[in-house]
Amino acid sequence: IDPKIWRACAGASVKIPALFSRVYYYPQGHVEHCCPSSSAVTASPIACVVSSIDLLADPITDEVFAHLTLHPAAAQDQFQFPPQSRFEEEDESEKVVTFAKVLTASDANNGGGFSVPRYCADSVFPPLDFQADPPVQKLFITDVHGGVWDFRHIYRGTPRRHLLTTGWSKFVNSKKLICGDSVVFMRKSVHEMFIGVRRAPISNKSGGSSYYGDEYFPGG
Amino acid sequence: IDPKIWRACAGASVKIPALFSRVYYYPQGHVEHCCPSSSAVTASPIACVVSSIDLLADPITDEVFAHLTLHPAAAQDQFQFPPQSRFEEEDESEKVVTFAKVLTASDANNGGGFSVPRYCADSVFPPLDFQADPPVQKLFITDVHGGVWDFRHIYRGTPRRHLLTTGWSKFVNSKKLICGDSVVFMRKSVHEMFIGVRRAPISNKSGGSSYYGDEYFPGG
DNA sequence: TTGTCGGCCGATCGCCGACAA
DNA sequence: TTGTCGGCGATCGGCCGACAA
Repeated sequence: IDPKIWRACAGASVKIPALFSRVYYYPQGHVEHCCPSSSAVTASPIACVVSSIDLLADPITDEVFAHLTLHPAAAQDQFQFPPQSRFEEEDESEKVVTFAKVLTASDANNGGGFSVPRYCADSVFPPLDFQADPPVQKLFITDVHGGVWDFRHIYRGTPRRHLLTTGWSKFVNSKKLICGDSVVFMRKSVHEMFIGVRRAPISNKSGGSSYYGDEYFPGG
Repeated sequence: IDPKIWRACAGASVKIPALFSRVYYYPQGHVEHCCPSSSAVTASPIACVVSSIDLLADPITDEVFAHLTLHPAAAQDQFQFPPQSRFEEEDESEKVVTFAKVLTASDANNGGGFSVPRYCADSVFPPLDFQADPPVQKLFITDVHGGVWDFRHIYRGTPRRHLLTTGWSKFVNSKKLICGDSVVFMRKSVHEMFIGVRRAPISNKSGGSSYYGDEYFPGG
């Protein structure tokens, strides 16, 4: 997966260590994650070096995740840093414009439509021809596996609003999205669009509304 | 799985060796099965004894298969036959009445119905009340995993014929049955019914019609 | 006896503007 | 600006007898 697309799918709050950086591995956390019911096992954190990073996506759920390989390394150990080893974060050559939205009940359940927040339509989607009545276009958007989805993007209603209609329902059903999950729209270059998903945290009955970076959570 | 149900699903042409019987294992056949493209590897057949037999069904496809454990045994080896070790074939206490039909295009594709051959309705299904108009009943039938399916069985049309209507389409879609696959109806005791499936041999464009045991192949 | 077809009716899908938060 | 709703037209699923092989 393109690292920029991976990062956009993961969201701004997800940080992964740089390649060849030093980290501590906490066996305790690992054990608790695997078998939370087991009795307390105390173990010391282990100093490690990140020797490889793979940015991947689950073939079923589309969720992105990182696979890190850690090697134990005592603090005084010498370690060879290959040149250009830093995980390239900041080449400004080609910015990825991103917008994420948590699906409402209407987005996920009803009539097969998706309400497109204005910022997303203005900044991520290609511009519509507003002379047309109604303004409408087809969007061809690539998912994390390289699959292409097409959506009908229309600007209609009174008052006017942006919607995805035809194609949206198929996407929701195929990805098994439910209310509370998120979709991430990305534009990498002119007319290169990508779509990712994030699953809702289990049983998170959220209320309220807030922004976090490019994220938008509707509801109050 | 009940051995009788397993046998009925497998069909009369499927023979498996008795428990603790002597068989020959042909490594050559195994190799060819696993990697048909590999160059010829010649190996001698190995005298074996069947030390265990498991009758199983694939959790996805519903197809039944047998899992045999073989132990090498030279011809002169003594071998202990436990009493009652023969795979019980012929206890006549409770016969399983069986009928298998290869699905036609109409059974698999159209309008959600299944044409029930007369013999199947007469001998396998519970009798209808022919005073009613039209004669109709609900059938609750168990698959190889213990799942229960209900079908509407009706006797209607001119001329009269037996059909499965409501519930049939759901079954076909759930089991992903296509034209050429088979269904097997079984009645074990009064009102204990079972249903199994057999997948069509790959790319077998069959024509003609024939009987084989309780099997019925429509088509001329 | 039973495989296929067209008719037809009801359920569902999904696009729409109205309206209000 | 945008989430939800009711309306409603198009499509689809699926039950039916007609008919013929």
